[in-house]
Amino acid sequence: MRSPSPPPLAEDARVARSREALRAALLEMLEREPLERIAIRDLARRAGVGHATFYRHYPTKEALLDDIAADEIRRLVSLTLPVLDRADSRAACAALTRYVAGRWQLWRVLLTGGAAAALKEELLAISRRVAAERPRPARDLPEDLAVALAVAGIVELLAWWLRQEDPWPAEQVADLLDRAVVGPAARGRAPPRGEAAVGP
Amino acid sequence: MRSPSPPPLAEDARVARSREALRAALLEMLEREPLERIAIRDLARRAGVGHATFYRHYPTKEALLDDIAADEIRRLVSLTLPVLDRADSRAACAALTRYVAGRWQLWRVLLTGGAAAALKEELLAISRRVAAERPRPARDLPEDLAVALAVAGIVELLAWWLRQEDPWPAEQVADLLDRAVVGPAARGRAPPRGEAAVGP
Amino acid sequence: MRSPSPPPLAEDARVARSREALRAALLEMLEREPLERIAIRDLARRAGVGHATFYRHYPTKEALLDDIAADEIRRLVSLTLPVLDRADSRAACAALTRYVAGRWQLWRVLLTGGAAAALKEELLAISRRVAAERPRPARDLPEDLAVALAVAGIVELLAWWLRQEDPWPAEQVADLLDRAVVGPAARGRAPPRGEAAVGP
Amino acid sequence: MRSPSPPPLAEDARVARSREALRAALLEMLEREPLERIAIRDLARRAGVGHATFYRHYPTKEALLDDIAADEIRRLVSLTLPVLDRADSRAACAALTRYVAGRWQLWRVLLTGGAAAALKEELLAISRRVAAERPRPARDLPEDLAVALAVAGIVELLAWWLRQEDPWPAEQVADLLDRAVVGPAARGRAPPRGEAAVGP
DNA sequence: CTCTAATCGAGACGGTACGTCGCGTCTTACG
DNA sequence: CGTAAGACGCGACGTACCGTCTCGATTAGAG
Repeated sequence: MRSPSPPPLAEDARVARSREALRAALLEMLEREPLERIAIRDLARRAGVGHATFYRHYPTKEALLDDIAADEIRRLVSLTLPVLDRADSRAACAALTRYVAGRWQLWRVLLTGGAAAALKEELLAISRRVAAERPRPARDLPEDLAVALAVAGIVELLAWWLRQEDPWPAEQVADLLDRAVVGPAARGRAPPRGEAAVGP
Repeated sequence: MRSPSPPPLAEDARVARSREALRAALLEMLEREPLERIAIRDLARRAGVGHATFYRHYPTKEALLDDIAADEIRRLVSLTLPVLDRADSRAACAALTRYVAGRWQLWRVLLTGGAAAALKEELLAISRRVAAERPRPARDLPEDLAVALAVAGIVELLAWWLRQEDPWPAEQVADLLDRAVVGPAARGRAPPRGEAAVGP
Repeated sequence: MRSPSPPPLAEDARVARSREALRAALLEMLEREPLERIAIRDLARRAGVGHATFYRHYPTKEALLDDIAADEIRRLVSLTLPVLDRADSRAACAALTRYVAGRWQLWRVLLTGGAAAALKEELLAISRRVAAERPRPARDLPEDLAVALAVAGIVELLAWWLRQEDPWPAEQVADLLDRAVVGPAARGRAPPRGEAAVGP
Repeated sequence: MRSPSPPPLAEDARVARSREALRAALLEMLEREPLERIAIRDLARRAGVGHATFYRHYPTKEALLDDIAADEIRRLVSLTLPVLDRADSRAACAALTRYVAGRWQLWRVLLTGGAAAALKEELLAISRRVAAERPRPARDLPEDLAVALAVAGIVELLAWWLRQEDPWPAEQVADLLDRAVVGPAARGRAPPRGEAAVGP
C-alpha cells in the first residue's frame, strides 16, 4: 500500500492551469511594459484569474518571473560558465548561441522586454553563485571580475542579437561572442589589431 | 531636466540650501537602499525639508539623481567614448580611471549603491546618444554593439573596482580596462593566449 | 430556512453526525465570541468537519443558530405571549422562568453569549409574527408596542438572570417579571409607590 | 503676545468639511441599509471623499457613528437616568421625549435605521457606565437590572414612536413611557388593573 | 532697513496599488 | 452519495506612497 495522498506531488490540474495562465500573461505584458509598472491585478485579470489566486501561487511578480525563467537561466548559466574555462571557448560559445536560438521567442521577451534589468541581475547573481563553487582556473583577471565581465558582455550581446529584426545566424554570433567578450574576459587580453573584420 | 525655473541663475539662498540638502540626503540613502525603495517623504524628512519642497525642485527621484549625476556622467562619457577611437586607447583608459579615482566617494555610491542599475541605464543611454553623433570609425563590430559592450564592460569594471576595500591603483585598472574591455570592444578580437598575468 | 434538502427525513447517519458536531461547535464558540466574528471555516474546523460540509447543511451561520434555537425559541414564545393575555399573568411568568431554568445551560449561552443580539432579534420577530395571529385583547397600549416592550423586557430580565453566578430561584424571577415587565406592558400602568421591596 | 499657532485648536476647514461629508453620507446610507453592510469605500464615495480620507479621520465605521451619535447619546442618557430617580418621573419623561422630538430626523435614523442595534448597545453601555457612578437610590429592583430594563424599554418605545408615520405628540409618549417603562423599572411594580386606557 | 514676494513646513486631499481575509462555490478523489 | 481537502472568483479590508493643493510663517534681497 502507498501513502493516502495518492500522487504525492502530482499537482492539481487547476493549479497547473492557473500558473500557466499567469506565466503566459506575464510574458505577454512584458513585451509592452516594464515589470515594475505591471499591476498584479491587471496581470491576473489578463490571465483570467482572481487576483488573490496570484498570491496563492507567488509572493511577488519577481517570483512569477523566476518561475518562468529560473530553469532557463540555470540552463543558460550552465552553458555560460564553461565558456570561460574550456580550451575551445569557441565551441562553448556556439553551444550557447544555439541554445538561445532554439528558445528565441522566450529569450527575446526576457532580455529585451520589461524584465531585462531584472533578468540581468538574476543571471549575474546565479552566475556568481555557480562560479563560486567551481574550481577556479588560473586566470589573468580576478575571478569575480572575469565572471562579471563575461556575464555582462554575454547579456549585452544576446540582447543586441535578440533585438535584431533580421537576426544574424547563431554561428556568427558565437564568433562575436568568443572574440569580443569571452576571450578577453577569460584571458584579460585585447586582440591584436589588424585582423579581418567580422560581420555579415 | 534640472530645475523647473529655466535659468537657475541668481538663485535664492534658500533654494540652494534645499537642493543641497536633498542631494546629500539621497546620496546617504543610496548607500543603504535601492532608489526604488526610497520614499520621497523619507528622503525629504532626512533632508530636513517638507516633502512638498522636494516637488518644488524635482519632478521625480530620478530627476534628483540626475541633478546629482548628470554632469558627472557627461564628463565620464566624454572620457569613455574616445577610448574606443583613439589610437592609444591605453592613455584614454588611464584618463578615465584617474578621473574616477579623483571622485572616488561619489562614484562609489553611484555605481555600487542603490542607484547602480539606474546609473548604468543612464550611462548607456547617454553614451548611445553621444556615439550616434560621432564620426563612425571603421570597426569590426557593429557600432551600437561596440558601444553597448564597451559601456557595459566599463561599468562592470568600475563597479568592481569601487567595491574593493583596498582598491587597486588607477594605472593598473586602466591596464585591465584597456585589455579586457576596450580593446575587444573596439576591435572585436580576443587577446592571444599566453601573455603575462595582470594583477596587483 | 433549515436544511437545503426539504424534509430531513431518513437522515443519513453521517448527516446527523455532521450537524450535531456543527451545533456543538457553535455553542462552544458562542461562549467566547460574537456570532459575527466567528469564521465559518473555524467553526467547521472545531467541529472536525470540512468547511464545505457546513454549506451542505446550512446556508449561513444564522441558519445553524436557527437549527439550534428555533424550537427552543418557539417554545419560549409560546410561553411568552400568553403572559400578556392570561388573567393570572403571575402563573404564566412562572411557567416561563421554570422552562428556562430547565434549559439553563443552553439559554445561558444563547442569551448572554455572542448570539445575544441575534437571538433578541429572532425572538422579537417570531413574537411579532405569532402576536399578529392572535386575538388582540383590549389593552391600554398599542398592540405592537406592548409586544415589543414585553419581549425586550423579558429578554433583558432573562439575560440578567442567566448572567448571575448564583442565580435567583425561578419563582422570585417570575415575580420580578410579572411586576416589572409583564404587568406594565400588558396594562400600561406603573405600580403605585410604597409597596414592599423585592429581592433575595 | 500669544502662542505662535494662532488658533490652537481651530480645525482646518478641510478637515471639518470631510468629516461633515462623511457624517452626512453615513446618515443617508443608514436609512437604507444596516451598518455592517455598508462598505467604507461606498460611504466615502457617496461623501465625495477619497476612501483613505475616511481612515484619516476614523478608524472604523463604528467610530464615525460615534462621532455622530456620541454627544446625542450622552445628552439622551443625561436625560434618561434621572428618570429613574426623580420624584416626578413624569416630568423627566417629558423632558426626554421633548428632546427627541426636537431632533426627530436624526434620532429616527439612529434608532430605526441600520444602526439601531449598534445604537442600543452604545446607549446601554453608556447608561451602565453613568449609572455606576451615581448614588444608588434605594430601589425594589437590583440596580443593574433596573438600568437594563429602563434603557431597553426606553429604546423600544422611542423606536416604536420614531417609526410612526403620523407620530403621537411628545406629551402622550411621555405618559406611556412613565407608566409602562420607567415606573415599573424604578419601582418594580405593575400598575393595578382597571385604570383608563391611553392612546390618541 | 524696511518691504515684498519667493520659499518654506505642515499636512489634508483624491488616487492607485498593495497584500490579506473571509466568503460561498466548485473540483477531485475516497470510502 | 456524503465526505475531506482545498483551489478558485470575488470583493472589502486597512496601509503605503504618490503627486497636488492650500495655508500661514519666514526670510531673502531689492529698494
